[in-house]
Amino acid sequence: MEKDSAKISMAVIRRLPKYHRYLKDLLDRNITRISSKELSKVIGFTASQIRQDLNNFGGFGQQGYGYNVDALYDEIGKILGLDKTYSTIVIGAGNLGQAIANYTNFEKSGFVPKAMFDMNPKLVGLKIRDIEIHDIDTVEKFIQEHNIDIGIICTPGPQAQSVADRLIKGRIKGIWNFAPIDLTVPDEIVVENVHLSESLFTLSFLLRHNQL
Amino acid sequence: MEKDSAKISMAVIRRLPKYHRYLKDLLDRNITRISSKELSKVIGFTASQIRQDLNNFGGFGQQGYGYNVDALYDEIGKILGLDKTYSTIVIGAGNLGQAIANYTNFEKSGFVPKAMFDMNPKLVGLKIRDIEIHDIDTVEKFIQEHNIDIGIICTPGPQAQSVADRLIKGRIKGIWNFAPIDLTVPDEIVVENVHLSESLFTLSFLLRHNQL
DNA sequence: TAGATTGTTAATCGATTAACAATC
DNA sequence: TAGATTGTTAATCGATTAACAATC
Repeated sequence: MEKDSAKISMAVIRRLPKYHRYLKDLLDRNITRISSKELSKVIGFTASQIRQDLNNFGGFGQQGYGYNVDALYDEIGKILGLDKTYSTIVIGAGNLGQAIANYTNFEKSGFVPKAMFDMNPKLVGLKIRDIEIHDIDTVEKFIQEHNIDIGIICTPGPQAQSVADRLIKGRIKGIWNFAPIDLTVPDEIVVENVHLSESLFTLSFLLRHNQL
Repeated sequence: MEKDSAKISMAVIRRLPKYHRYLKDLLDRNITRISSKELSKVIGFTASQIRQDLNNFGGFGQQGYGYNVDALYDEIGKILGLDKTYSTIVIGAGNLGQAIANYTNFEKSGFVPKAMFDMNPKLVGLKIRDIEIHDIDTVEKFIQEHNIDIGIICTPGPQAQSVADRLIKGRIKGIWNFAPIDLTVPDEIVVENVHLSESLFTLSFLLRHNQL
């Protein structure tokens, strides 16, 4: 069904979660079919772009009819890998790490936090929900023994690269990085950054250059 | 000095914080000058792109010499509006809201949290650091009386639009939105989204389509 | 069948990269 | 001055939009 995914551009990939979210909304409103033109109105992409995007992955529509919302939602979920579950760990048990570990919506989507890690001995042994905070020195072993897929780095910048190195030693598959640095990792490790200050500074730029 | 900012593309704008961050690193390493070619090596953009980007805002370099790191860092800081301070409020005093309010790095960059707001009466009156949690019903008044620039929405999705409406009534200038929806706002209001699940789903896609 | 709407090719637009004259 | 490197124009590349034949 799916064409060679190596050719899918990041621009397309980053739109997929938005399709997924809006299709869920439509489902919740009991809308069972939608044309690219109607979808364009709610999601804000052009109808042409919507058809182009979807056709990277297969012909999900039907001429004269449009798309079946339920089926398309499922397909995009599969494309995003949301039909699988992932084991995650959170490194850095400060405010942000705790917030992420507590955010049950991720778990509902299949991203299950198995443990947290911190270097602060005062935090080790504590639990956030059911999730225990372990000593950072045990992280490589934990990843291997529990087959962890994703490491979520919530440490300050200066620790982040050495944490990433440990995760990689433990054979992590992907890293969700909240630390304000660009990690150096081998090609086979996937990194997705959430650079909060870059986002805030962008807002600052737009405020300053908006009207005046 | 600055050319018409209306023409600056979002692609360029989103690279500016990264220049700012890397120039800070260089400064900290006591590097006083750098060519676009050297900067290209550390930051990962092409030298050509670096020169193009910077020349959107002015000729900061010098032929045969390169760029003065200190001066360029300052210039980009100004372009980003980081020479000013901003008053912020956080709406939604859950884990994420508290984490954001607690994150002192933003304050160091000039984004000063003045208050938090929540609809839960049990939270109203509590303090995070020095920041008091107020009743959400008082938010419009607070914005006007304290001249708040930025509202940071950390509520669940379903409340986010009505919170945004209140912020706009209070004459907020910009919104940093962590709720998983796309807000509807008037043209003059700047919105910057941090859609965490979109980021996580992107990571999921990349994991699934990586090797295999 | 006639109307609607897709899938897909072609045209356009915008962003990135290359090249080089200007100049420090 | 000679060498280095910018600022900027031109060329290329990629992404978006438009158009339309295919077809449900």
